[in-house]
Amino acid sequence: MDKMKGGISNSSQEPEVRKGPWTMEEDLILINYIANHGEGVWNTLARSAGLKRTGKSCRLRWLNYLRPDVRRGNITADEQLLIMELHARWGNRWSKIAKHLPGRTDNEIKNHWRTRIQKHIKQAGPYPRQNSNHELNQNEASTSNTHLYEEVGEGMEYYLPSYAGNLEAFPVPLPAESNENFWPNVEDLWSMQLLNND
DNA sequence: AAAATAAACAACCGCCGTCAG
DNA sequence: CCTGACGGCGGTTGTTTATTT
Repeated sequence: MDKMKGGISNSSQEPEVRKGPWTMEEDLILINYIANHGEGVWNTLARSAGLKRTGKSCRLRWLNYLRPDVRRGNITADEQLLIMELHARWGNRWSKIAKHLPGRTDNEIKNHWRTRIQKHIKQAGPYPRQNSNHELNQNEASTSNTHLYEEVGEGMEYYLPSYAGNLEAFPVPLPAESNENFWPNVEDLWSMQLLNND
């Protein structure tokens, strides 16, 4: 069933820490443990729960996927708009941006940005359909100048890149969310955990 | 229909600030 | 006061899935 590549099964020692994709079993353990004990103190939690994972790994898994309030499914048009606006203000402050998108995680937003948005800004520039041909003057949207924002401080709007005014020109993926084939849904995991109380 | 390529996604890594001992 | 553990963050990489040739 699982074909995990590399890493684990090895000659002499079984690994004391697991890496790579989480299995359903591990998810269940984590969910169950947190349901009964709460979150926090991740390293301890990982040990107590019997997971062969680092605390960091557990935390990441929980925050990004298992937490009951994470929202899966495609980013909506509204969400994408908001991401673009906030990114225009704050740059790659993903966690900060994520705070304004309920149920979305910094990781997801970051991924979405890099895979779906950034390339359009780079290749098409701010005016994919309009005619005026002034080019994007390196306005930003590149990951390298993050520090520019820092000098300005938190709430200040440092710049508004030209694409911000052309949001409707960007292809927005899907209006709704299609959330079908996500193996056992987190929902399922949650219902499963009800069977396991300790 | 299969192989190649690209895109999307999940997770890890290293750095850094904070706080307890 | 110094040191180390911890957690949060952003960048990056590895793997899976979709699309194109």
